Order: sequence, then structure tokens, then C-alpha cells
Amino acid sequence: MTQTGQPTRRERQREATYDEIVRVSRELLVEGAELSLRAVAARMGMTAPALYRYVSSYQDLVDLVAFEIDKAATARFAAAADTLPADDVAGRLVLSTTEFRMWALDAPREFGLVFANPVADPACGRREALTLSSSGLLFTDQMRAIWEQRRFPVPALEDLTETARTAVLDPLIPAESEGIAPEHRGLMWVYMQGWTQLYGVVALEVFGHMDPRLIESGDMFVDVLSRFAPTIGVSDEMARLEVLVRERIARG
Amino acid sequence: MTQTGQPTRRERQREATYDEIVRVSRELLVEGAELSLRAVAARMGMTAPALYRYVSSYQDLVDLVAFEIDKAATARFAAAADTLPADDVAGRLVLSTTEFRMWALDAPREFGLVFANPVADPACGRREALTLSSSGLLFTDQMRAIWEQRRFPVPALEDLTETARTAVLDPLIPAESEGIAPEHRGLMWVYMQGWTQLYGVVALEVFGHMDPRLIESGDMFVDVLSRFAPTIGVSDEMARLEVLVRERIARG
DNA sequence: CATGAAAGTGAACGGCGTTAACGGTAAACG
DNA sequence: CGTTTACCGTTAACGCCGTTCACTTTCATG
Repeated sequence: MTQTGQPTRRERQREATYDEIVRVSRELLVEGAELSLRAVAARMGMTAPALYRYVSSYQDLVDLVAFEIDKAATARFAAAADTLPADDVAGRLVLSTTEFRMWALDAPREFGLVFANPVADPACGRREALTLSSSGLLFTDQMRAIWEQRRFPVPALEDLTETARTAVLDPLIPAESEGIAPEHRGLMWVYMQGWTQLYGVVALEVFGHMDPRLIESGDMFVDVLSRFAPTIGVSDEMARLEVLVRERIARG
Repeated sequence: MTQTGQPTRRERQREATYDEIVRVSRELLVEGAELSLRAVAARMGMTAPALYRYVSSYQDLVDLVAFEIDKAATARFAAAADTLPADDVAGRLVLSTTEFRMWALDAPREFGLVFANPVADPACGRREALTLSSSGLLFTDQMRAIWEQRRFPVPALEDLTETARTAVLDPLIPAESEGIAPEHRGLMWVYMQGWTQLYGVVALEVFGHMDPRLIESGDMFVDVLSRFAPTIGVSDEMARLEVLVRERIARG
């Protein structure tokens, strides 16, 4: 019979419904409304129980939406990097991280959903998918590009604690580390250090636990980037990079 | 007539009720239950509407509880420091921050309530009280003690951006900065840098956005402290301090 | 003692997640 | 082709939630 590729008609319909669920959910979040099964269903012209054909619970909906938001946001971070030539590896990372910050301040609810929601405990399915965040892959990839160009020093494996060594050699949270030779896996530790600092300043800003004037100016964010620059061997470029960052911040 | 100091009987009763509200709320959180007006009221042998005599809304209850949790947690951080002599200023700060981490991992819901809840926008009342967190006062005070003993270099005011200079000279989020001469206010900037890093690693751990094995071992937390040590002139002591930290972590 | 404010109650409204029983409809199959 | 079956949606209901309103009770005080 008409085998148009794999997806049967039913499957296509179902996929479209999933897409609509995510789209409507994000609309609600952007409008500042609460994300709820009933609200999503109503906007789709359905009743709430019908959604249970697609998600098994409210938390499941949240996880699904968080996963898709992360994907979309990551595309935005990547697009910011792509305003620079491919060989400007430092500029690209800096623009992506700045875009990350602006996105978080723009859409704090979405940020909270993806990055400030306790990740589910059950060692099953979606947890991996969520922990394996698209943005993580992007940032690790960009940092690897810098390292391949500059070969800045990274900690030797024997200088890491045993747990850290294990974590960088066999990452539970998968990252773009496949192509990195074991003796250079210290790079992953540098990445985690950077991610920790980036996350700290951005979360602090988003949750408002910082002087509003500093949030407005972005000075602490710039400061964090500047202090991290030497670690990845880009301190000589920092003046230029800071201009890039401040331009992006000024654009609001 | 019977003016026993200020507080009349009614006022004492009311104060006791407030205390019970907070106590019961924290019980619920610790038990992993949801914080709700009805649950709090029920456990107090009241009905939900009665609580409206004490808090004006659910959010108001959350703010109240968050404020009290912060106070209680700060007492715990201070007690951890007090296991060391008063002149071991570095050890005291390190033990307090480690206690902060252990508390956050212990009581993630309480941590979230205090440190990952968007601070209310309305420029009124409780916002100040919350932003003026007890823990902030403790940490700034401990860092000032280190600085007074070591006089580690702090950024000069003219090396700060204008916004940063304004923020450290006239802090909106009040800190133990009253007694610091203007020319040494760069210390407040160092404090904010440290707080940002501490917050980043702890929040990342609490929300589970980090390799579970690293959370378990606390290696990234130790790494953050170690990297910050030079900034406050305690790198020479770091070996001893790391032992202190790891002992506390091992105690679970 | 009378008064009046404070404290608490019960009923109700609308919204939430979730379950259960049921109907229509389109795909799958003999 | 007709029949079966799995899927998709419905309505109704349960128990929870925050919140309001009208009401009683309590109790310190003039």
C-alpha cells in the first residue's frame, strides 16, 4: 500500500499534535501565563484529559516543553555565533554565552524551566535527554574549537581528583568530547569550570539576587567572562571581545 | 493599665501564631510535602481562610517562610564557623560556605525557596527584607574579617566600571560594608565575585545539572573554592582548608 | 457591662491535575 | 468489501488548591 516513507498518516497527525502542544505551551509561557494542562488544552480546542494521550502527567509536559525550549534556545545561541566568521572561535563562544544571558533575562520562566528545575530522579528515559542538553553540546563544541586553535593548557589527568578524572573520561552528561584524546580530556574539566561560572552569574541575575544596576549594565557578567578568559587562552583578545559583549547587551 | 513592657496579650498570641505558621511550613517542606495554605492551616487545626488574618496571600506566606528559613540557615552557617577559633578567619569562611552547600543539598526545597525564587518586583516592603538576606551579611562579614587580617589587594575604585563603583559605594543590597572606608570598597566587588561562584556551583549541584558523581564527591565545589582562594589571599592555607572542607563533606 | 475590633468558621467560586467510563472514527485485516 | 480494533477525543467526577464573603465567637478595653 502507499508506503510514503515510514510515517503513516496517524503518526504524522500525532507528531503535529505534539508540535502544537509545545508551541502553545511556549506561547503561554511567553505571555506570562501559567503552564497548565487545562490552559494548553483549551487553547488547542481540546479538553484537558485528551492531553493524557500525549503526556503521562503534568511533569511530563514540563519535561517535554523544557527539552524543546532548550533546543530552540540553543539554535538562537548558535545563530548569534554565526554572525562571526568560523575562525573567530573566541568571539563565537563569547557571543553565544552572551546570547544565553540575554535569553535568560528575556524569558526567565523558560530559563527556570530548563535550568532551574530539579532534574527528575528516576534513572530513566527523559532524564538523559534533558541532562543531555543541546546547549551543553554547543558550548563544549565551541570551547573545543578554541582549544584546537590555541592549545591552551588544560589540567593533566593525573592532576585531577579521581572522581573528576572519571567524569571527564566517561562523561555521564554526554558532551562533544568523543573526538578528544584521553590525554586532553582535562579540557572537559575546564569546560565544567566555565559552565559553573556562567550559570552562576546568569542565574543570579535572572532571580534578581544581585544589585539591579549591575544586572542592567551587565558588568558582573562581563567581569565573569573577563576573569575566565585567561583560562582558555583568550586574554589577549579580551578587549575586543568585551566590545562585542557590550554591544550585544546594549541591544537589549 | 497593666503595661507589661510593650506587648499586650493579643500581640503575644499573634506573634506565637506567626511562629507556628513558620514552624509548620518548614515541617511540610522538610517532609517533602507541598507548601500550601490549606495544608498549613490544617496542621495548625485551623481552616485556610483564617490564615488570611496573618498573610495577605500565598506568595506572602512563601516570602515569610523564605525569610525565616534564611535566618535559620544563616545561624547554621555561623555555627559551623564557630567550631573554629575566632582568628582562623579563612577557616571560618570556608566552613560556612561548605555548610551552605550541605544545607542546600540537604534541603533543596528550602534552598529553592530562598535562593531560586524570583524576587518580587514591587519596590516595597518585604522585597528589601528578602534581598537583605541574613546569609549575605554573614558572608560579607567573614570576608571582611579575612581582609582585615591579610589586607589582600582589592580592585581600586577607579578600576571598576562606573556601575560597579556605584554599587559598591552605595549598595542597594545592604551588606556589612558600613565600616569599610570608601577606598577599600573594592572588597565588596571581590565579595560579589565570590558569591557568584559559590552560588553557581551550589545551584548547579542542587538542581542536578552536573555529573552526579561530582556532586557526590564535591570535587567541583572544592575546585571552585580553591580557584577563589588566591583572590582573597589564602592560597597558602588552601591545603589545610581543603581538608576541613572534605571532612565536612564526608560527614554528609 | 457594653462595644467593637480581632480571630476563626463554613460555604462557595473558579481553577488545577487526574481518573474513569464512554463514543466516534479511521486504520488494519480477513 | 465488511468487521474488528486501536486510537483520539468527550463528559463527569474527585480531591486538591487560593481566595472571597458573610457570619459568629472571643475577648480586651472604654
